[in-house]
Amino acid sequence: MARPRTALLDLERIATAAMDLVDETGDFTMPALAARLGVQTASLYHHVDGRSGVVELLRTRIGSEIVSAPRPDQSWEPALRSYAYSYRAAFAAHPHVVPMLTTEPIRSPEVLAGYERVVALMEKSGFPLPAVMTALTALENFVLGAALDLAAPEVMWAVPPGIDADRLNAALAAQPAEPTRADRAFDFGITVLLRGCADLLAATTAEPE
Amino acid sequence: MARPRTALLDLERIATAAMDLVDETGDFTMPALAARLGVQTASLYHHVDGRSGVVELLRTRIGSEIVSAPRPDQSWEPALRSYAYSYRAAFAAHPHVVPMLTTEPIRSPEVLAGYERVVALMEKSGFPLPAVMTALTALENFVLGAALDLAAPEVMWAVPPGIDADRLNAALAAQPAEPTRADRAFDFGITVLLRGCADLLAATTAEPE
DNA sequence: ACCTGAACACCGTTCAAGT
DNA sequence: ACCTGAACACCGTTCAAGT
Repeated sequence: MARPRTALLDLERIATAAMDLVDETGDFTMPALAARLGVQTASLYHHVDGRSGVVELLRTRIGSEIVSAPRPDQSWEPALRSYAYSYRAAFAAHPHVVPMLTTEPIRSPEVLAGYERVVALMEKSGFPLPAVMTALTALENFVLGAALDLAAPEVMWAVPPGIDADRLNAALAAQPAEPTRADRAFDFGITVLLRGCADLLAATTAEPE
Repeated sequence: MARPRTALLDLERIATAAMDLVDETGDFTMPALAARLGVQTASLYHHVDGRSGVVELLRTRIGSEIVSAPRPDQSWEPALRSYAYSYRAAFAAHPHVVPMLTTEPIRSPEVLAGYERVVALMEKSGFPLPAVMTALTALENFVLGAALDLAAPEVMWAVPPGIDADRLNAALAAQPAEPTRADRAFDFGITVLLRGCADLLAATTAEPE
């Protein structure tokens, strides 16, 4: 049963199984992943560089689900906005993966291509080049932080008993059920950050003329 | 040598050792933590609820380093701003701890007290109560995302060779060395988010009158 | 090249034994 | 109550053996 004619494993299948496992159980181990693929644990090491290699597969898999594709005729604002929303949607579909991806950014070809187009759009619109990375980084940081909020249970925002937090409790109680606190915060943050970018653009195009 | 008259361990010492270990090596294991404290691994379990208990110690330790203390005479804006900056400063001092704290928010008494005062200030200034949590959540998400950016090496933002990302590379090259990309993004994000809060306040106070 | 079975180091956790 | 030593289950990784 060693070395079948057609390989039992490939990166595609490993990535899918790992993603399913994390979605279902919140984490993965190499043995559990192998079991799900009907294979010995050691077999995984013929395809992937250990556990971190599997995490890397998850990273690129999530990256490939970020479908932004800003058309070149689009203006920077809706392009950036839809990019941020699709970014978060990809994370939202797999909340438990997000904490595994926080140490390194997603730098798959698709994501980089998306950035490339966004940068080109911003540049063409008149954004000063040194400011572009500042704005993009702020956006990316916010999206990541907001995505992490999705994984946290809502109950976590409850004030533990015995602590005197009168006004905080009132603010918590005043929240509407729909849309979610996380969703409202995301909408607010994106809107405000994009407005900040627009202000920055307006300030620079007004100055030199 | 079992059960010395004065206890060898206490939560304070465990927390400090764990923090030092993470700061130096980027992670911690129960055996390594015990070794640093000159104690058997099993001894830790008399004080702390396993590994996750140690993480909890790190969480509250970081929380206690968030010195915001907005004075009641302060207005909401500088209060929120200094809160966000001290939040990030606490994270920045221990970059490797941040990824361990992403699954649950910091809810230590000091942090909650800080939130309580901030909420009270915002309420007094006229913020609609249902909007308070939205704004605070957006701020918190951004701060967390920005803190994670501190742990990532700067090189990570380099475009891998073989990928055609002309404009992105130009934007990367156009960045000033100082202040850091992470620092600039944080300043930009906080400024813009606070301005968003101010706009929100202005809109609501203008409406009903 | 790809899968298996066995092996190893290491980690988190438990628990009886000691004071 | 608090520390030790020993033990256990489990995980990540390696490697020779097989096709």
